[in-house]
Amino acid sequence: MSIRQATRRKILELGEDLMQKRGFNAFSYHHISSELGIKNAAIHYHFPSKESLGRQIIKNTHERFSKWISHPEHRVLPVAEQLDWLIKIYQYNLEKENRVCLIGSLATDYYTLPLSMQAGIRKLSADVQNWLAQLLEGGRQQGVLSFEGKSRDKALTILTSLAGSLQLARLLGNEMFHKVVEQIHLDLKLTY
Amino acid sequence: MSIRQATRRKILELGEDLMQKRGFNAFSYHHISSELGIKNAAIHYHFPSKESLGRQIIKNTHERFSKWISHPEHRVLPVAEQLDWLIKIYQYNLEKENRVCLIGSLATDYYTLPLSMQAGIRKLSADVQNWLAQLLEGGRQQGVLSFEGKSRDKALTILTSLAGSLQLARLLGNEMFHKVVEQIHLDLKLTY
DNA sequence: GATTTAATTTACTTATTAGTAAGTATATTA
DNA sequence: TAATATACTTACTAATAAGTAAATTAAATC
Repeated sequence: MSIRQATRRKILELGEDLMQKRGFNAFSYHHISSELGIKNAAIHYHFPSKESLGRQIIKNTHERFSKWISHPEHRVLPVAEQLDWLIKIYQYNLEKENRVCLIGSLATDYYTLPLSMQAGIRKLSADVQNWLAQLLEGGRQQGVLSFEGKSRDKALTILTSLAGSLQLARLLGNEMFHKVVEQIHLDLKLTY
Repeated sequence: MSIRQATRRKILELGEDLMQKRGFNAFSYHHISSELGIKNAAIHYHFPSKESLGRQIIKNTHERFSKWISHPEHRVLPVAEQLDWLIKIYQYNLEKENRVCLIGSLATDYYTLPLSMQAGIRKLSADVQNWLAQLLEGGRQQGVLSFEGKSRDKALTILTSLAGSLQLARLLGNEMFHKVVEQIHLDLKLTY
């Protein structure tokens, strides 16, 4: 693989960061090129259109998620630890200079996005939702957590809360994220 | 008042709508002027800068909220109905072609916003948070609802969930909003 | 070492953006 | 009805955006 594609990887990393910090419409190729010390046209070589860059960023995030949840080591972890893993992703974004999650960022931009990006982010959010619903259902059956209602609805409530708290943390301070996480735990009566 | 300021009001209405549908960076004066059948410069007459327009939209939303929560008729309503009123605001946005809430929209745009708008949206979100925390605390003391933990943390969990669900509803369908609302009610063990 | 492929720069284009200055029409008021 | 604000339009500017074509450099392969 050598040095080739190194710029491509840097573009993707920075693009992801910019999307989660500023949103898809509020970053330009110039943000990336100036940071990396290259020219705009170099980015167009790797990603002919901004849409293609956005698509790939969504794809990468989706693949990271899919690989992880299907990983043998991960699947045997206790429910509480799998939930913690999900929360750690959000916490990682919080600590990376208050990124919001990719889904939340693209959801507010949604109607301004190219159709291929809309489809990509829809698929990702559906997968996350399904995974968490299954995890909660399993946990309830095992008796390590408890909640009222359908596991799918509870999953949605938690996911929206996590996404929303990354956003509100920008306005109200980062401590509130941890309080929301604590509250989610309380609401689940989680036992470790 | 006559016909004067009618255009100004229409600009503010449309601006608010665009901010909640597309975000602050993804709408231009052209979106407004073409829709209203006027010229861009007419908007600049009423709002010299986009920042001044954005500021006023936040201010209006804040004033609507403040007026309502301090209204004598509203303050004597049962806790459950006051909570319903809050949820109805979100539902109204959902039904208005999937607007997201102003706070959520501006939170994802936050680092790209003029400082005056950042300050405005911070104040608004703090006020909403404080109001809901007090409402929940009162409700718990009255025994019409119950939850674990601090009322402030529970308020944050609910607010983030509502904001997040307007966003996720764009990706996963509007039914999920109602499910999240149902789940919030279940989690509060609310009695009417 | 020559050739081919990959990666990048230079130099553009076209479109859109917020914003301005000067002039014109429409009300309102003295 | 003349004077005066108010509410615009016309006609710009300057900046920034994404994207392209052609030339150039760097790297890998034959």
